[in-house]
Amino acid sequence: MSTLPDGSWGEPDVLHVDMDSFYVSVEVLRDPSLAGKPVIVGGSGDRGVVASASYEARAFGVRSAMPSSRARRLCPNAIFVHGDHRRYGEVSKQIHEIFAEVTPHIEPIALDEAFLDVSGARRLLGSGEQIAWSIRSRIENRLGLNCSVGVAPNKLLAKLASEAAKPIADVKGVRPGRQVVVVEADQALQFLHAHPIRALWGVGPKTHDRLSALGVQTVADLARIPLEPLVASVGAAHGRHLFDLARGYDPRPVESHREAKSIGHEETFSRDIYDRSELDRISMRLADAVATRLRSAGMAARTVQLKLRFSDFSTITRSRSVADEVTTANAIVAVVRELLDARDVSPRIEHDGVRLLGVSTSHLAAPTGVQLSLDELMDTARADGPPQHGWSEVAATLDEIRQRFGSDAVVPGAALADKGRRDRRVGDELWGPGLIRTTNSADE
DNA sequence: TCTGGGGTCCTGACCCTG
DNA sequence: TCTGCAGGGTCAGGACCC
Repeated sequence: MSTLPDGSWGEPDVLHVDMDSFYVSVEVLRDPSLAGKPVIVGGSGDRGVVASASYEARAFGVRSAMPSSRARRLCPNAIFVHGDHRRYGEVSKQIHEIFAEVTPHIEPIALDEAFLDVSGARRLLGSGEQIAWSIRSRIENRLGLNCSVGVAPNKLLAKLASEAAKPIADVKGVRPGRQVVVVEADQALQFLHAHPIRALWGVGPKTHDRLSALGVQTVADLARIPLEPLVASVGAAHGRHLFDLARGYDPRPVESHREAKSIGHEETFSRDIYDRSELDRISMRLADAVATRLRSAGMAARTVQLKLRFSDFSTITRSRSVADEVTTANAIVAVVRELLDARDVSPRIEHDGVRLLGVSTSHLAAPTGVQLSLDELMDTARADGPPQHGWSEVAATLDEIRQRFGSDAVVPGAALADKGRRDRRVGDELWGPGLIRTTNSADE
């Protein structure tokens, strides 16, 4: 890492590798007839969003996170493809294996991008730029995928550099990008200050509006603003952070090992739900998925959070920390039901209707001991009959069965009663409900 | 224009404790 | 016993990221 303690820059040895329209590119590998066409991976239903768009679709103005309905209006000929998150995960793993040939210092940001610290590899493999071209050609030759790479003295600049390396898609069509962009220390400020503030990590729509009110449009404008008005406008931590970024100061290291702080699932429904019992069944299915992930990560949680989005899109969260750590669906769903029963929540379900329900766990740590849920306490209290099994034990057995026969082999009884969703797995519809499946070989 | 899903981090309010 | 204060934990919500 080459941001020096005094804030100046050293060698460009931080790489930001960003795959070009990753999900779409993986789909094209699977079905080459999609090549060169406007392809959108994402939810095709009324409530879906775009996860990834080919550059041919982007030329029509389609962007990631855009509502699918709008994408379809902008690009009526677009081919919608139901994404396969598992497949993208497998390809991502192969990409990371290529990264690992170069450096052990890899910080994954998403399936399709990562930061690499190559400062230790320079003597063996050459300059940051040479390493960037080498990684790029390895990924292209072995996996048939393209990526853009930014090379700079720190993460902020490397991220902006990879963006500058991307292909360009606009009304004039699609043009190839520079593929690798290097930002040397002596050009860093000039490069940085030419960007709009929206390009900075941490400046979203709200912060943009607040900074605009201060007359700030570019990073150069931001660098002229003293710390105090910045803090007054966007808050202490955020203000300080932006103050530093505007000067190109980014001491964040490339972090190879980051522990998850929360694990959760949420689901948007194709129609609003007013029926509490239906929400109970969905909660059970989500809690089961969350608990399975918790256990496979070897974690237990101390806080359970419920998230509800109502038909008017207003969103509330309610959480509860519990004395005993939770690892099972039953323990999680017990807390979720308490939260759903709350006086300020329950009436809104029937009155407003629920568009989204989420179940999440946090305050994660390695399990400290055997967890006894209420059911288990009752089990152990039963004096007659054969010995009863606790839910922890049941959960462990479920995990084993699922590992051997697949995640659908066993589902909670409550989830089975979840009519219309029996064949639906948590995580299947990451980009919204009501997908139209296309003729995709892997989907058959 | 009508907004997914899985996350992280920050802030402010509130409560408890010393 | 009461009051003020500081610090920490919890909770809810907002903003942001990909």
